[in-house]
Amino acid sequence: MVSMKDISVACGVSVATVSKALNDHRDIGAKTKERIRQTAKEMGYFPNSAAQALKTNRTYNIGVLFVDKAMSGLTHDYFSYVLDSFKRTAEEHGYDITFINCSKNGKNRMSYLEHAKHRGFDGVVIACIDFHDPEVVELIRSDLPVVTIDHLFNNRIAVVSDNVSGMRQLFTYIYKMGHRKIAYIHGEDTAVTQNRLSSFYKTAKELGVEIPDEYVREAAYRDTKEAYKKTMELLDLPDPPTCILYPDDFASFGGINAIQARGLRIPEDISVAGYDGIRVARHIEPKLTTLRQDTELIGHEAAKNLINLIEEPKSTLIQVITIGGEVLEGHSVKDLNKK
Amino acid sequence: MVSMKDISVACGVSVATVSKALNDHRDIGAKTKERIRQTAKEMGYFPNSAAQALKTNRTYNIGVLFVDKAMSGLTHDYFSYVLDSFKRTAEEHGYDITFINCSKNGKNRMSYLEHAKHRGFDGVVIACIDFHDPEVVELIRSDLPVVTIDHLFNNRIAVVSDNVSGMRQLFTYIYKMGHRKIAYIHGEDTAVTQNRLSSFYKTAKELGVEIPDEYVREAAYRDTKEAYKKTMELLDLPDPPTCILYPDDFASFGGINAIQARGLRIPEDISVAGYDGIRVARHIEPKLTTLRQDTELIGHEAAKNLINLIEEPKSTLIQVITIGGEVLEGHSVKDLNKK
DNA sequence: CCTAGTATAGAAAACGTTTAAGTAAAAGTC
DNA sequence: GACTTTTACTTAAACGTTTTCTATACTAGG
Repeated sequence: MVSMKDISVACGVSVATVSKALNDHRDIGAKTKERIRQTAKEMGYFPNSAAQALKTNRTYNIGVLFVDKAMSGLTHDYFSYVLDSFKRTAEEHGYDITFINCSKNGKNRMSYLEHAKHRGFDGVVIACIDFHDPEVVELIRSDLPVVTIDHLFNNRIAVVSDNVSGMRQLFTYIYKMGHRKIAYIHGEDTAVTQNRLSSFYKTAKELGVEIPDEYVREAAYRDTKEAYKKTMELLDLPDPPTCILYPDDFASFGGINAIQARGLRIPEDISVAGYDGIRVARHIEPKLTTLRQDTELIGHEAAKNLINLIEEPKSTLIQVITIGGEVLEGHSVKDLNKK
Repeated sequence: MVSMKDISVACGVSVATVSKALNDHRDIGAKTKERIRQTAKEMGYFPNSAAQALKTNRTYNIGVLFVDKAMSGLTHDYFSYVLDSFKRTAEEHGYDITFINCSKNGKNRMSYLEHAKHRGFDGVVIACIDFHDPEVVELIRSDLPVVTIDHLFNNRIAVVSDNVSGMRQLFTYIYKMGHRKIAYIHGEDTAVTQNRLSSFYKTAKELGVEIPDEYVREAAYRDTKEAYKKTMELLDLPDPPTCILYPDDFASFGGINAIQARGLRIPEDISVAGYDGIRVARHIEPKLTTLRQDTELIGHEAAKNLINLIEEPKSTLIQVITIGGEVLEGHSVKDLNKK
């Protein structure tokens, strides 16, 4: 690796001058500056980020903590899209992305926070995680710039998908399609679920739709087996629903299978709706009607706000940024108005 | 951040002693060592990775270059699983994962190699990419430890999914199910495609199956629209195939839609097979018969070999590691033997 | 022509580690 | 007891930057 030393020798100046020239300080003459820059380019110079980090305490590196229950979160459709968008925005601003090591074994295991300090991340983004994990709490409570995704925390910037309005939009759409017997298989008890669930009930009430208790059941997110089972239970009811909502698109596939296994057709005999708007849902039949979450915007806003917080800690608003979604109309919800 | 300096003061020893104690050098007394370690722990010490990197030229950080044509590769089902596995293995060995910035704009844009040198990655893994991109070639040709995934390069370690045997297995399975009129919609011209295609023809010949030219068509990977179109063309042939192979599972959804749009049933009227074995293919009906690539093993082997190459450059074999897959039997290929 | 001001560059310290070389005391050898 | 060896620790330099302070030369004002 060619260093500033090499350039300074080549140009017959001191390393300080080289540093200042490359960083465009104004106490270096225009011609020297140009000469140094030219030779730097010719010699293929690039700054050593470790040295820079050591000296300046800035790494231009952002730590990412994306943990799914099962895996690292990378294989999670929704979050991988959010992360992808986050990454693009961060990179455009000159930041790199490093995963916070979440392997729970290995010698010298560090906590998330320790790891973040060790690497000197300028900031951290957290998503898709058990927010009750003490290590996560420690990280969020730390003095590092933090942005959380889809979870609120005291005094931290959060970017959240608007589950309340999302559910309202979806419910209203289904209502407008003429459905009155609407069931909801919701995910396990998390903030996201609670928001959707309360919005589900609220919207139902507003629209004058009655929801029998047996229409509301719990199943894990992204679990087709459970969704299958709960769907069967719903179909077995004396008065089954005309439309079933699922925790997410992926889970809805389980429901669809259950329905088809019963010999029922979608949407002719029963309607279904997902949540998320993952890519594959648009490419299989029946094309799923679902609430598309704006992963692009969520990732972008998270990155933008985190970088802001890093670079302008004083003037950055600590806020909750709510990102709306939209109903993605597919072919899985029957319009009961037209006969 | 508490530094070695702080510990040295607290313990009344020199920083050198602290460093050696923590790194378990044997010229430090047992009791001092223990005392230093104890206070280090109490004070919440963690080494500054930038300083370590600067001094040792080792970052314990691996650069990842995963680029899909459209996005960053994160949203690519197959590669996100590979990456996830890679990450887990790397983390278990104490390495972190950082993306090589692939934003093509932004000021001070560095090439992939420049970026890798700048960050001081100990090694680099490359996948899912246009291997003709000059920047990629530059990176692969560099003196950095490199492992490529699904692409061969002179004198570099490569982990490749065995497309030749994979296609043979899949073809043979379909043959055994009694099919003789087998069509193949293959992906665009890449090494992967070439391997599969030649294996397709070779196996056909071995088994005495004749493949008319019009049974073989090209469509982009992961493109349901194109797959839809090509499938329609195949269905329109005077003598249509009884089974269609697709470039990948995702593309096969397009084919399935086309077939169902024609009012044909899968597998009763026509059979289809995918390639990859992505998760969702197991969760929708018709459950796809496909060749499952062992993403877990691919990622694991890539990480293992890269780390080996980093840590034991002399004794590491430069080799091509071929990972076999397996036919994942679904319900999309009809058994023509039983009537 | 003297002084003050300005423009340009250099010297040196510092960031937090690691490590080669050095030193002093204790222990072993005959 | 004089020697070497071993043990335990320290000194100091180094990694590649950034930055403060200092120095020199030139310009301008009077």
